[in-house]
Amino acid sequence: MSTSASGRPQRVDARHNRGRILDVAEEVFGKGGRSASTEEVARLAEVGIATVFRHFPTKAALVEAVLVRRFDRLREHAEGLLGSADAGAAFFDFFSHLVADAATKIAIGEALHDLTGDTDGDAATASLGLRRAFGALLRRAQEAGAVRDDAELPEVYALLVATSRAASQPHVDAEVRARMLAIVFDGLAPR
Amino acid sequence: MSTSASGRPQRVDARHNRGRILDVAEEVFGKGGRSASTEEVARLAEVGIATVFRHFPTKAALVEAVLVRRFDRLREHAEGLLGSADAGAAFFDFFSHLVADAATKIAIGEALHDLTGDTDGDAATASLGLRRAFGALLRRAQEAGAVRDDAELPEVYALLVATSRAASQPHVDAEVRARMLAIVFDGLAPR
DNA sequence: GAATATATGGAGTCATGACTTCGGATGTCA
DNA sequence: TGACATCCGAAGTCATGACTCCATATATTC
Repeated sequence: MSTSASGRPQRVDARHNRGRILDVAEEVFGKGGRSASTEEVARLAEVGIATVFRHFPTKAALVEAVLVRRFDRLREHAEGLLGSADAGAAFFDFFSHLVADAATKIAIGEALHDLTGDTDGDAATASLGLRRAFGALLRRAQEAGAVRDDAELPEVYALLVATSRAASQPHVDAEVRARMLAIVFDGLAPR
Repeated sequence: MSTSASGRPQRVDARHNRGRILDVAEEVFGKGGRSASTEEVARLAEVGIATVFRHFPTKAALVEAVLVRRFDRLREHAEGLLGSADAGAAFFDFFSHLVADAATKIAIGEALHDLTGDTDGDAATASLGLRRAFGALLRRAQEAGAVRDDAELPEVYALLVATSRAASQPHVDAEVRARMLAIVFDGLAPR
């Protein structure tokens, strides 16, 4: 990724621009969803449109790169929590964190929604990795008696995706989001 | 609506086409979301594209007409349940019904998401009417002791929208949906 | 600091989809 | 059944946004 196909190292300005484009794209797609235009990304990154397409051959590839980075970070976060002492808190904290995160990242919610079940592409792979890590958190919380035993990953993950998307509704503020999560968490408590 | 602006009654072929276009549009936008093309609506309705635009001046107007009709039906359904004896069952049945309904109507879920909070436009008005009727169902269920008292409409409605959208995920089948709802409903039960 | 491969940006092209125009068809009413 | 307003579909126009070309600029190497 840091060297061109010919084996020679990428020029520093090129590497710098690539990172900048990724950062801006995360911001732009986070705010406007996938339908935000590539031109806006270029404008805010202060590069020409051609530069964007040189680094990412298609818009889909750019979106995918953004999602992979974000999913990987979330997965790392989840995996980090696997070592924590309180398995219940780890599970619920991560759930809350992801929902709050998605609240400002429309594209993430969209992608979680659309990609779940897909198997092709790097973003789908990263999404699956996140789902697996979340599944491990869930299992540990269940073994610790913090989450009901009869809840299985598909429905819990569906709830995670659902509440994430709901959180990006314009008028769902932090308070409503917290109360919504409180209801879901009560539903996940052991019977 | 059944007469033209000049006061003369609409020709029967025109009225017939209008209804047919609405039906097909509900199907097409339900399946593909708002981004489905007007041309496909025309093709499946077996009319020319111009006919669609004659009846609905813009694509947005067509989508709005579809949504108004659907929201109104849902609201009527909710209002009908206000008379039922079991207030708890009425609330949960309507919740389940709307989620199952949205599972096959992507545009409905999108609209519920986007319109909530809006105040302009007929679809927003219809959406608000649905929300009000749902609020009445909720209050009655709370008074009957079937739903926890501290749950307020904003978060419960957000949950309704959230689970509706989740239900339209490709791999969320009826079983997963039912288990997801079971968790939410347990969370809504009195403490 | 000169040579050269690499990177850049702005002006294109092209496809898509919303919307319009207009000659012809059809329901309606006397 | 004839006159006519209304309605129709096919072939347009136009704007948007993804993607490309090429002359210029800059990093890197010796």
